[in-house]
Amino acid sequence: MSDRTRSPLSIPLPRPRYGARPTMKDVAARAGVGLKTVSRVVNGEPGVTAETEHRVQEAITALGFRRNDSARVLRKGRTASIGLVLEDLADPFYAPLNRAVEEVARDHGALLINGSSAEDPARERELVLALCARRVDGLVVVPAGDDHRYLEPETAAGLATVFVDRPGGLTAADTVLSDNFGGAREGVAHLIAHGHRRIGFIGDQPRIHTATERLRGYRAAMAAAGLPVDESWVSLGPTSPDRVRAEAERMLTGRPSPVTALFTGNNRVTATAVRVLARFPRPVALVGFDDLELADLLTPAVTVIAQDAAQLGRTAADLLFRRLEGDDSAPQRVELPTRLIVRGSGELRPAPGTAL
Amino acid sequence: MSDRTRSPLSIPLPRPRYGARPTMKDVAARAGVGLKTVSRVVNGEPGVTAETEHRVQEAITALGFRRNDSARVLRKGRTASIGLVLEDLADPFYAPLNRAVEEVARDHGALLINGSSAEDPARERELVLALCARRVDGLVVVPAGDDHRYLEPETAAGLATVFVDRPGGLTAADTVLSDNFGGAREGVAHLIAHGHRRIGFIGDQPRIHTATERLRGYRAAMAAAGLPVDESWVSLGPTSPDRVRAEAERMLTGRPSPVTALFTGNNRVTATAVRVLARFPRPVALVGFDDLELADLLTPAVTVIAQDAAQLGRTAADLLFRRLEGDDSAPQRVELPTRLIVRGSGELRPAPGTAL
DNA sequence: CCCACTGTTGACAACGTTGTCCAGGTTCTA
DNA sequence: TAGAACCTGGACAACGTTGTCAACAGTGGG
Repeated sequence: MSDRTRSPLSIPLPRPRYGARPTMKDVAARAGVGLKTVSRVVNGEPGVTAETEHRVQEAITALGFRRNDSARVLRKGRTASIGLVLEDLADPFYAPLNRAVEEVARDHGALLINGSSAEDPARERELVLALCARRVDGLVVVPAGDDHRYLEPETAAGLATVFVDRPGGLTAADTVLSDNFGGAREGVAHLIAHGHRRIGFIGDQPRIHTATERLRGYRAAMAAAGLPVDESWVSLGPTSPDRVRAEAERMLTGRPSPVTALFTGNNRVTATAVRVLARFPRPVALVGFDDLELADLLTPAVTVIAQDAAQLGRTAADLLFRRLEGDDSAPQRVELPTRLIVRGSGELRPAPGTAL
Repeated sequence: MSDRTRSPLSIPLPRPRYGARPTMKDVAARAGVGLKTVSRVVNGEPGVTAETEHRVQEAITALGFRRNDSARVLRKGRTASIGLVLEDLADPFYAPLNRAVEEVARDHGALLINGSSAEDPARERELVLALCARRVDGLVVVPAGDDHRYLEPETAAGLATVFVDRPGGLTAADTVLSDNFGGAREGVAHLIAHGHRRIGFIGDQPRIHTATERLRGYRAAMAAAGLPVDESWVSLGPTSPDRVRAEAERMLTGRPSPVTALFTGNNRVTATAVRVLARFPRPVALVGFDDLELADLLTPAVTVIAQDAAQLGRTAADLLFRRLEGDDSAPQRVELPTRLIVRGSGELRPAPGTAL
């Protein structure tokens, strides 16, 4: 039939109504006032005498009434909730981003609905559309795909969208990125400055914008130093430990020109590379994109290009709420700087023979 | 022009209605059919001819219609969303739990709304009640406080609640815990088996259930070995690096009986302790509760009592959905086993003088 | 030809809330 | 004392969807 996305509510569930919830009508009846008066009390609107308010409050607590925000949302048109779609909630890089967005949402009295796309564009789409159906006021998205035309009806209807970490496929949306190109270039330049000439690059899949940007930074740094790049030193692909391990070992043992240093394209790759290097007979310098917890305590300590994931999230969410508050200036593209954190790897244990 | 702005939900926000969203009514008008027919098509209900369905589908895509789930929720009484409240979304221990709950929710066609309580009972309550107002179908809570009577009206109305990681203050709710007592006892026993007699315990604040359970495990292991516990070896309190550092240093240098080993009560404490020990002149054994990423690569590698955070989340969410599907058996209390992961610390570098 | 039946379709009420508007009553002003 | 201005409170109609039920056309049997 059609490619109708699976609708959450279409899952058949029994509806055990232990007891119907009290509504404003019930409260009104018990307090002996009109419906609207209850509404006024609940919302702290003026125009209710202290005595009436007291009666209503009493009825509310007696009945255990709690306003039904679904009805409220329907009536008001705003949900006071925003959506966040990212790759993996559990990834140490995205978790702080998630938290930062939540914090900003909280400051604005909004709730956060979120989900993981698992780097699958179809799943991203499904999630985003589910959020749209819930009529979230705004959306922060770490895009998995690059075609977001399906969002156009939504944005036309007033949905605010901010892409973060990677650009999305909607020119009309704000975007918050790290300086992936510059960061990678700086990291590779750091290795070059310490005498390395043959440097391997292991990154994420080429369809991911950050992966290609970082690779671009790697090439720029090499070119700036006048160093040739053997294509066997470059590998983009899935970040599964198996692949990364294989690629790292291949580059480290490659004939005729094994690399003396590695630049790793994100936190997962770096973690695997550290494991490989820990058992490797020859010292190899390593600089990684993304900081790791306890990276300072590893042997050797890992030099990294750190992104501020929380700041990415905060900036994106701030931007989103500014839009929700009415800012309709041209879409922005914010680029946050990265920071080189030198921790010894690269200079404490540089490859002994710096030649070639 | 007059209806350009509308009032907000909780905070005053202008409401720029770029264009009103099309509703089923609009779709029906365009397709030249009745409202209910559109509803049928949208929900895949039977009883619509292929020809009519086609006309409706066409109108839907032409108008960019998307069903408003708020209205649907109001009508149906179920939101197909669940809430998750935990301490900190960004904590490496809770992030996988979050992800696991999301995954289960997704399998059940539900969305996940979540928030961090920041270990503040008032904030937890605020969050939980906001979720109740949204009429989430169920709630997974890592309790910050121990009084959850405020939830009683909700559970009476059919809200399913599962506490995870720590027991909550509602006897009627399911609870999923790790074997904190047994895990800590095993970890401390491991240290004792390697000759340690003076072992320090640094844990989280005493009002947190897991902290006291783990301390109980520590005492049990010491008692089982017939070892006395000097109260200067025990410290419960905030897990801020400053405090942990100070306590660790105090125990390590204490007169007349410095500890030769430390048992740390959770991942944050362990991380700080590792930093302290890395600079400490004397080798000190360390076993920590909770695994750390890259813990195997630290020097010395850290032996841990690992909890499966994802499994905690999965179990809790499974339990929740079983309740939502009608299971009304007696509340369960599930206790998941922990796993001792021996990584060298404790035996590779035992305190040299094992005496006293 | 009528009747019962099936299959398709739409009119209408409800879900629980808030915005609009108007009815009373009270107090202040002229 | 009339009139205006204000305060309090309630009736009612939306918001967009789905459940109920009835209308209607077409079909086959008697």
